[in-house]
Amino acid sequence: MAEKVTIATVARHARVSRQTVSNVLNAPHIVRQETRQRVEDAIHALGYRANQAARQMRTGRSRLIAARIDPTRDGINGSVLDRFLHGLTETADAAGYRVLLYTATDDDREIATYGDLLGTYELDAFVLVGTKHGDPRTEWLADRNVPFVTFGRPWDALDAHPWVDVDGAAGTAGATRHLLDAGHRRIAFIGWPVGSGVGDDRRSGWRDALHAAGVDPTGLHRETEDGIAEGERLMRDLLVAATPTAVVCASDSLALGALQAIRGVDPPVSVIGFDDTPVAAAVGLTSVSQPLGEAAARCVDLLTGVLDGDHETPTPVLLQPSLALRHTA
Amino acid sequence: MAEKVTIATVARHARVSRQTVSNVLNAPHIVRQETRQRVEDAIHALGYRANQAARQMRTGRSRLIAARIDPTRDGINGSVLDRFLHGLTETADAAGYRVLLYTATDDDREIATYGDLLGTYELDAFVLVGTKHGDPRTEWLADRNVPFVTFGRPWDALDAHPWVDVDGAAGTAGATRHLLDAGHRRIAFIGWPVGSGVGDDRRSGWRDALHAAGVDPTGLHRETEDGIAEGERLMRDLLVAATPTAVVCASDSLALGALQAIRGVDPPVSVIGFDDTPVAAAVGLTSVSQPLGEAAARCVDLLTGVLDGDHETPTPVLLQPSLALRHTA
DNA sequence: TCCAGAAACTTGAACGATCCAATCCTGCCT
DNA sequence: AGGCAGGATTGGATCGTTCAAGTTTCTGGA
Repeated sequence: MAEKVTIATVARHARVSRQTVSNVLNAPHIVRQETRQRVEDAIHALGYRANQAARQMRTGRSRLIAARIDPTRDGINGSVLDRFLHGLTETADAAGYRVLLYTATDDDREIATYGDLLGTYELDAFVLVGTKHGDPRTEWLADRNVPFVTFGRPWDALDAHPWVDVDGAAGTAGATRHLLDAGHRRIAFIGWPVGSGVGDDRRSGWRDALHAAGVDPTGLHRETEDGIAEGERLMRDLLVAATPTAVVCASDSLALGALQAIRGVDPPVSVIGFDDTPVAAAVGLTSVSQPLGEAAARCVDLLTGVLDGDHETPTPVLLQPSLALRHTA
Repeated sequence: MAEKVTIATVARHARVSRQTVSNVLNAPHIVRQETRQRVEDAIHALGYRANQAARQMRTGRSRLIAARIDPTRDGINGSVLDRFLHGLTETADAAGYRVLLYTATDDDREIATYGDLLGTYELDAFVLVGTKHGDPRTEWLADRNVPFVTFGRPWDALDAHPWVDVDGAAGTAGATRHLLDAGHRRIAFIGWPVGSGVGDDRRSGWRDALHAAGVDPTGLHRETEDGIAEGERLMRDLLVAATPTAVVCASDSLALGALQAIRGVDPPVSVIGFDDTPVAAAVGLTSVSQPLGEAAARCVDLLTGVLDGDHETPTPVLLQPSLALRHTA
């Protein structure tokens, strides 16, 4: 078993004091070039790595970021989180942070977990995926001055915390324009019940795009909980009640249901989903694609900004989605 | 800003020494009942939480487990990892451990990351998902006596490390028997190239089930890299060359391709996939389902066994998959 | 009543880093 | 040569916990 390499070992090896080694690591500019080189050589030769626990004890910073991993809900949109987490881990790593996972079944438990993570692990920050109206979690964190970013804008606009989001309205608007350009006029929308921030946002893009083109959207939209079966049901309803020639959906799940409903219908009805999930790619569904890797990267940017003592409130980031064209539209 | 609550605060409050508080936390049985109660009350009243960094410094244990999060490869099988990670986080949490994520693009970098994580964060253990013949990662970890578990058995059988796996052969055998029971005799198999442990395992289940039923599998199998397009290509080939009435696939990706190849074929060809991914559920594909939550739980069990000083090599765990019946078979 | 031995509890040291304040150089000016 | 400013370097204290080695209190048997 090799001797443990500490900052003192490096100091002895480089014939300097512990503090100088520490300075080389944390404030290289105040160390003379020659000394710095000698210390860096020693660090390299000995394979020294700063012990995070000891550092944390002095500084109170853990260089750890927490993110929640959900049970895959409907199984389709789960992969969005998957891709986001991957991007988060990668970017955080590059910035010198690590990602810690946690789970929670409801808001109360999640908040209890915050307390635990902050108390025992001294987490530096949280990344929350998804926010809702009157989210108690953001309030709790903000009250305690815990740094955090949300992937998903704050729908209440009460408190301004750093956030990154993808412009859902722009996504559905783009999808709708794509259909308009293809000559469609009766373009329907299947979305989520009014009151969900994300759902309302996505619906507004569709509506605005139609208005801008001088098309009346009346009677062409339906709302429901997310799910394949629901998508199928509402699409069947739309087919008889409104005879659309195309439909934009708030999720790939709904779009997949719609696809099943239009099987065999002639002329074929165009379908566009949202999220560009693996399922969409698999079945050839055109879908609005979110730049998840970039979203994760911007989350880390915002956090490091806050953590590294940037006192001004960082500017929120709104990213533009793109349309992944496949054969359903 | 409230005063920081340390073990000393609790000690003062309960009129005992620091060490006694520590004992209540780590070795309750050596503290008198009455004293213990007093300390526990103080802990509760003050909202004390043990500082992990300080504890780690003394004990060298971080109560952190590392798991790798991959970029979603083909986009379909990614959700397997997703579900596994969720289970891992949940079970680890219950056992008092937290899950730390890392990424790596190749084996060398991954091993470098091990060094980094061990050196700076003093990780307690690693969970590796997927193993291959001559895996350099398991060798590296084993050489350094780093505790780890693999989800996926060691295919070389050289070194015995703790592992959890799902019996792939049993899965494909079950799928094959299901088809045999339905009256099929010409049951094909589309799998991965010979040499991949997982692929060979899954193929053997199909072959053995056919043999057991007295059916000759000659000419009924094909091998390729994973992917929807490949599945479709090989299925077309099988249709003309071997006229199967059913096919078992090594993955949902391949099965999805096969589904596309048989569209319109009459009488319909039955298809069974592997992994029970969201895509399978979405398109109604019958698929072999792995108990991922349980697999994750058993991984944690094995690890805590090793970490909590259980010196005997733990018994590997082989879990049985089930068949998620849908309308393709 | 006394004492040995066990049980319960306490004190000082240590883990490995950073912070703080003091000291040592070094070059420059007089 | 001496003084001085300023940067470079150093030693001691400290973070919150557990370990090791005491010290006190309790228990029961002679």
